[in-house]
Amino acid sequence: MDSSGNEAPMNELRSEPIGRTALAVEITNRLRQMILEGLLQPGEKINEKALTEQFGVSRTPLREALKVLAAEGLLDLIPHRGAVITRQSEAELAEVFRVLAALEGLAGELATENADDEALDEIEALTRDLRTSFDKSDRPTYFRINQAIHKAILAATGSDTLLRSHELLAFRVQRARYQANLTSARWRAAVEEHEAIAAALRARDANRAGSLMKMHLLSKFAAIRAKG
Amino acid sequence: MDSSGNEAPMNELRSEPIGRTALAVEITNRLRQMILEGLLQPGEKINEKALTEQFGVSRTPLREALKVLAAEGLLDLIPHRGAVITRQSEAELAEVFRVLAALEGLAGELATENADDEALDEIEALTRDLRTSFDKSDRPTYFRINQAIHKAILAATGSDTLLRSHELLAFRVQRARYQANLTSARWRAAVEEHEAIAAALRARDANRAGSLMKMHLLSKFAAIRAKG
DNA sequence: TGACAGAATATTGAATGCATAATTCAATTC
DNA sequence: GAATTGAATTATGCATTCAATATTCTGTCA
Repeated sequence: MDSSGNEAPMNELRSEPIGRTALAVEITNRLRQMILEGLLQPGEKINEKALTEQFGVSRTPLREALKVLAAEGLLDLIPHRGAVITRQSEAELAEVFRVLAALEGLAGELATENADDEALDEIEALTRDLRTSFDKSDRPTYFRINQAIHKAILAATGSDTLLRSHELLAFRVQRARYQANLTSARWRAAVEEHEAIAAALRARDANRAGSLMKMHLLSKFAAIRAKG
Repeated sequence: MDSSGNEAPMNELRSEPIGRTALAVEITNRLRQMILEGLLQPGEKINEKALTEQFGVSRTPLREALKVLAAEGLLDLIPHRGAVITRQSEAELAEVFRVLAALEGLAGELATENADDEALDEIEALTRDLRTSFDKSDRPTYFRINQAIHKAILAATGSDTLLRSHELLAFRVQRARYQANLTSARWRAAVEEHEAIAAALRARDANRAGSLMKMHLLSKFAAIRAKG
């Protein structure tokens, strides 16, 4: 600790040690989770007082959290009226998916450029797990692994900017995705698409990886839409 | 509740009538503008007290504004240390441009699908104005029209989601773009690219419009990078 | 002189209080 | 009985206050 008299490296963005994250941040995360899980329904009005009592905090950090979530597009802040969980029309959902597809396409390209071999190994391993969960018809596990793969590919791009942009939109469709149950045919297709993506990444074929990922997402949307 | 008596149309997201925008929103906009214009330099620490005095408001709405700008990625909030204008490395700038290019590509595609003829008329008119400002070497006007064209194309896509995602990233590169002065050669090329884009839109050639827009942005970045 | 410890100061985080706008609801009128 | 008005209630916007953490300053000691 004492050697080397130079200025200590001083990580500038350290997250707080333990259990001492700012209240506003904590509230933001919990509220976001509640929205994503559907505990707070679209169109529902948020009562500040009720939430402060539920969380055991004052209105100040809660209101800061609301501002953040509004910036993320998860709720609307109406002057002197309060916060309302954004409701998404079919058309808006289509918009989000279209943009998301473009971002996933880019993710495919960037991942082929920037992923190191270990990252590809992990993606392939996850893809195999995905196949296994499909074979077992284990939907919850499939869902979890599916998310993990997408996350791994995003991470493999090395682009924090892309990760963040993607995340913001992914939040908004996650609610819709929760309720959508795949048909068996679509499910099988999805697994095969994932395997093709993993292969394209391994082959470092940027165009192919990109277009496969883009199409994968659009197919996903088509499947959801079919359910109405 | 729903179909009975004539439920009044009730615009739900009307912007406030006159001069009654929330303080926090006002502050958010002014701060964002200050950051974009370089009045607040990257790496600079924000002193809450100083700003409250400058704006003549209390810390509460200011802090709410900071939360929003942090969510937008324009500044970092460090626990117990305050807000710092994000500084962008060359690498991060490259990341943003890459994502932005993908979004502009999508914008080109969607605009060919969704733009009505009047929108195309306006884009063409702006493109002619752009040429004029180039002929006159009127950089400020060129800049303004350039922005207007991009905005018009984004608007023509009809996708609010795309507009917003684009805007968020555009904010972040705007600072860098401010200082970059085009070379004459690059300037001429940019005008020609714009004319090609307008033509592709008119021809309703989605692929062409998309790839032209994507490449236009990447060229722009290459030009900025060349300046280093 | 330089490094360290501890006090003094400044700054941020969160809670409370106050003013104003919105909503509710009962009384009044047609 | 329905619609309307206005008082009472509630909720939101903002300022202020209190508490906790970080930074600066100062004096001491090696």
